[in-house]
Formats: sequence, C-alpha cells, structure tokens
Amino acid sequence: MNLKELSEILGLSQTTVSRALNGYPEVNAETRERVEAAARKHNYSPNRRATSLATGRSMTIGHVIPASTQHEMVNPIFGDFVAGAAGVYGEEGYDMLFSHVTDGDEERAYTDLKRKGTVDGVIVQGPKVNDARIEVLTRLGLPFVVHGRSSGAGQDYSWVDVNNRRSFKRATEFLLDLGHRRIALINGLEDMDFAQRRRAGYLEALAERGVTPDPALMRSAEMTEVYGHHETRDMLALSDPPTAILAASMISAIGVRRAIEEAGLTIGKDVSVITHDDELSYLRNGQDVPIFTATRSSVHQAGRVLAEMLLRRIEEPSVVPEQILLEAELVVGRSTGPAPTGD
Amino acid sequence: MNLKELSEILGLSQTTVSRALNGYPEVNAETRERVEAAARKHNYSPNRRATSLATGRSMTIGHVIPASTQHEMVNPIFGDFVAGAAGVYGEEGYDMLFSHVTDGDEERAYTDLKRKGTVDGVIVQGPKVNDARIEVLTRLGLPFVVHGRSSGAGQDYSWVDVNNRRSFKRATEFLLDLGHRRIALINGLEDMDFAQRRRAGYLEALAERGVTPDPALMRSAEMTEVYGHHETRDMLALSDPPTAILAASMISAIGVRRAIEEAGLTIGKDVSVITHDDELSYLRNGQDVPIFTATRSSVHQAGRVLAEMLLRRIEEPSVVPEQILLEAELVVGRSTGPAPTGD
DNA sequence: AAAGGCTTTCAAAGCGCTTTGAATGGCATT
DNA sequence: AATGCCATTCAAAGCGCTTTGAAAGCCTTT
Repeated sequence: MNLKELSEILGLSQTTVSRALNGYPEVNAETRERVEAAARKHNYSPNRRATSLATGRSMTIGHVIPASTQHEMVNPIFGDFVAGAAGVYGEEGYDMLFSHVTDGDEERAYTDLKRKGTVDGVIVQGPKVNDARIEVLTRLGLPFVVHGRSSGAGQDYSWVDVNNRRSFKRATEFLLDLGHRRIALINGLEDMDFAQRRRAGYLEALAERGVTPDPALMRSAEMTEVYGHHETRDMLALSDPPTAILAASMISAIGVRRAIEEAGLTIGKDVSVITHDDELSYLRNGQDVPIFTATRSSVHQAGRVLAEMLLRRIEEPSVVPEQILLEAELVVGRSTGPAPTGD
Repeated sequence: MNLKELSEILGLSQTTVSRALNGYPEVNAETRERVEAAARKHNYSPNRRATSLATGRSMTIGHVIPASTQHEMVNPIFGDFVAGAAGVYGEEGYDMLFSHVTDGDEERAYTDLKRKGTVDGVIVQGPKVNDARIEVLTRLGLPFVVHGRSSGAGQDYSWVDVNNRRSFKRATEFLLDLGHRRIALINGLEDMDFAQRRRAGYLEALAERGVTPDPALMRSAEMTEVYGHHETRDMLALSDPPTAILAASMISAIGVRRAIEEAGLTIGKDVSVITHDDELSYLRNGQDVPIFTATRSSVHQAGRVLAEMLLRRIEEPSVVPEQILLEAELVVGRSTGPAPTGD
C-alpha cells in the first residue's frame, strides 16, 4: 500500500492524504478522520526512503565505529551508552545507523555520510586528544555532539563529559587520606582524552600532598579484564608494590581483583582498589553495598543526554554549542581501607 | 555535487554517467575513465536515499532491539556479535540499522521496516521458545536469519546456532567424571531458546548417570554478574550445597567466583565452575591458561557467519534456508577439579 | 548505394513521497 | 446579482537516482 493507492481508495488527491496524515491544518477534520481510518485499516505507512528524499531529512542518527580498534564497538561501555541514546531516538522517531569505518578513513566516512544524506547528525564517541573528527565535522556542517571532550580541538562544539579530572583527583585524595602513598593508576588508552584527564587529576592530588609519582605505577591500555589482571600482577611483584590501585573501569577492576586474590592478598586490606563505575547494566557494582569503592557516573544516562542534545542541534543547527559537565559521585564500598602499616 | 551537475560538467547525459560509475558494459572505456576521474575530482558519490528509492534496495541491514529487556542491547555478548556482523556489512557496502522497539510491538516493527523499505533484511537475535518473529518475517517476505533457533517455530528458516545441548551435556559429563553429583545450573532466562537447550543437555547427562536433578540447584535469569553472585551465595548456603556450578556466561561466572571467594572457598577445589565462554574481547577467559574451564564458541565469529548468510539470502531470496550448527570446544582451565571427598 | 548490425549515447519515465501554486465551491458582503 | 474571502482540495513539479526504449553514428555486408 502506497500513498497513490491509498488516495485512490479514498477518492482524494495524494496531496490531501499526505497533509491529513502529517497534521497540516488546511484539511477538513472529517476528511482527516477518514484518511486516518483508512491508513490504519490498510496498514499504510509512508516509505521512509521516499519521504527522506523529498524532505531532505533521513530521520537517522549515525554512529561511526572505527574498525582498527574494533574494541570500541565491542566495549561493554559502548553498549550501555548506545542503549541510552537508542531510547531517545526511538521516542523521537529516529533510527540509529552504524557505519563501520576502516581507520584513517574517517574524513571520507563523514564526508560520505553527509554527501549521501544517510544521516541527519552523528555522535562522536571516544574522542582522542586533538581529535581530527571535530574539525572535519565542523567544516562539513554535519550536526554532531561529542561524548567526552578533545583537548586541543580548537573549535567550539557540543559535548557531554564526566568531570574525569576532578573525580580521579578525589579518588586519589581519598586513598591518600587513608594513608596510602604507593598508589597505582591503571588507566585507559593513553591517547584517549578521558585517560589524560584522569591522569591529570591523579597527578594533581599526589602533587598537592607532596607524593612523587612513580612511572612504574602508571599503566595504560585498552580496558579489558586481562589487562587489569596483567598489570596488577606485574606491579604486585615489584620490590615496592602499590598498596592501592585506581582502575579505569569495572572490567579492568575485575582483573585487578583477580590478580590480588591470586597473590593471596585481600582486597580492601592488603590492597585498596577504586574503580570508575559506568553503571553498566550487566556489571553492576554490587546490589546494596558496592563491591568496589568507585567514582560513579551512568554512561547510559550520558547516552540519553547526548542524544537529546543532538536532536536539538539538528532542529536548530545555528544555536551556540551546549556543553554539559557531569560530576561523578564517589561511593564507598568494600574495596578500600587504611594503608597497611609496617612493611 | 549531484549526478546532474556532474553530467553537465562532463557534457554527458546522466544515464551515461550513472552507467559509467556503476560498471555497466555499454560505456566506452575512454568515457568511463573520464567520468571516474571527474567523480573523484569533484568528490561525487551518489545520494543513498535517491539510489535506494530508484533501485528499491536500501543497502541496510536491520537489527531490532526489543526495549523491554533493554538488556538485550546492552548485553556485552550482543556487542561482540554485532561487531562481527558489522565487519561483514562494511566489506559489502551495507550499513547497519538499529530499531528500538517497545515490546509486544514487534510485529508492527517488522511490518514497518518492510513497508518503509528501511532495510533489505534483518537479523533476529535472542530467539525465544516458539518465537513469533519467525512467523511474522516469513509471512512478510522480509529476508532474515536467526542467531540461534526457536523450538516450536514451525517454519523452515535460516539460522546459525551453537550446539548448546551437546556442549552443556559434555560439560556436565566432565563434572560427573570428576565425581561431582551436586551440580548446579545457573542458566540464562528461562524463555530463551538457548537456555532450554542447555538445560536439556544438562538434564540428559544427569539422567544417563542416574543422578536425580534437584530443582534447588537450577536457577535462571538474565546473565548479569550480580545474578551469578546472588544465586551462588544462595546455593552455597543450602544444607547440601553444590560442589560444582555450570554458568551460562563469563559475566555471571565472574559473579559466581566472587560468591565462592566471599564464602571463603576455593574455586576448582571446593567448588568447580564451568562457564560458557563467548570469547568476548573485553572479557577473555585468561591469556594462556584459561581462568575457567569453559565451553567455548566465538560469538564474534557467529556474527560474521550470520551476516554473510543474510547477504546471500538477500541476493537469492528463493534459495532454501541454510542452517549451521557450531560445535563448542570444551577447554579445561583452573576452575575445575575432583569433587571434594568426605563431607 | 542501401541495408543491417554494432557500439555508444541520450531523453524521459519512474521510484513514493512533499510542497508549491492554482483551482474550486460555499458563504457573507455589498 | 456581483464581489471577495475563506476553507478545502487538487495537479504538477521536484527530490536524485536507475533504467527502459529509442536514436545516432559508424562499419560491414550485399
């Protein structure tokens, strides 16, 4: 059933039927009802491609997945984020499209998205320091919002970010207050902007207390479980091992815990652990009492907020960019305790 | 730059330019080269919506995400699966579209997808026992493939599944061979088809050895970490606790491990654990020696295989459905050992 | 020289919708 | 009765592409 057929059945022109269904005022109330009834009855709904071609809008939001770090897509954090965004899209009648882009080819990818008119806007995920995508998208005039920020990207753009510097500073201070001095940082990938900010917060806290940072206690890589385990095991074998560890995600924290337990140590007693907790639905930080002391900020919620922001930008592209900085809570769980005394 | 402009620049008709770019034979070789050069130079690429409207094909694959169990989307397993499929789509020039569908509304969702022509085919994920989607899609004539199977769905359809029954039977036998008799099953959601099959395999193995299954040792729910932890703690508190546990995924197995350790017990000695391992990239089952003894089958690979199968079906919709049954390996890790002797 | 057959190019229709600009008819106004 | 104004409805153009059917041009054949 298409518009032509429907209008023939009704004995009306396509114009009138289209207008009736799209809520235009210049249609007789009675006619509108007839049209709506017929549309329901014949299970009519307009062809998205045709609508899209005629209006110039695709009602689709793009998420570009760089293929080199396939991980980005696979990342459980990404899953929760996307679920949050998808909820908003659904409510507003937008679809969500993923483009799998081979790395280095991002400029082309975005140019194509714009050119081909596949999407009305995009969400930029996992911004790096000085991320080139921001400049490209600004130049193309394709509406976008960024999940996180990119230090060094000159443009003024819209973003939603967690105050990573502050939350990791607080977490570090919390450990310092407990008497810890050998505090390790198991960070995310070095070139990710959020990782830089977390490290900055960590270093800031140490500096303010006069603790000299030890490069041997600062690790960074993709935040897998195996990585958390590996680095922890490695550091616990040092002659002067850490008494506390800051982990970048629940997933690596699980690896951290595994390594601590394998070493015959007790978490929260021999070694304290604080992790960032994105409130992943499949990896909740315990039910009532948190498993880990954690800096907590829902990535699902961030997805929602960003999606709403993007839809606003699509509606009004000329409005000045918005920026939202979310503060993470510091929740105290059972993975932290006073620094062990006596060596 | 659109086709019209490009053809005017070249002094050719749109027809010829279109044909040149799409590799039709009836174009002079020299002309083709000129056209291709101009297209490159002016950064031309055809508008997807227009192409799509003209050809009737959208070059997009749909993944429908039921909203009630938001979890499905958020599921880390889903992430890896989708990454596998996305790789194939990318190679073949397809995009991937997610529709967020409020539950119970799936029939409408698919009808719309078909009607609106948004997608050329869909992948059905997380089939339940007697899943209604299969009948709907068959009726609509929208090409689809299923990740898993649906017992009771009458139709003949294409699927890729892991031999869940056999792999859980083998895992159970492995534990029985080690002398375990109190074997618990921490399964996925009861109405999921895969969960049924796993349970069937588990029960089959018990029956063959004359072990009476104990309902108190059979749990099922969404496979989160907290769930694995909760059920394990609960069962370990029984007067006659299990000496071995079968878990449905790495994520719940992590919760199982946490509960065992909290109870002061040792995994692989006091309590043996076998999990299914989907080879999630962020939750690898250890590096060299597996953390858990596991039934292993890559969900990323399954994603690839299904995507390829779907593209074949889109190409040749009339071909008889294909079915692929993947066998899981049983890999032995450090989480299993002989049943503890003496009470 | 006319006929026939290739190769190459083109004009125009069509995909299914939205939207512009015009037409129609009923009613109140003069 | 003629005029003007709304409220409705309509025909047709246009979105940017593909594809059909026809035409043009050049050889070869008779």
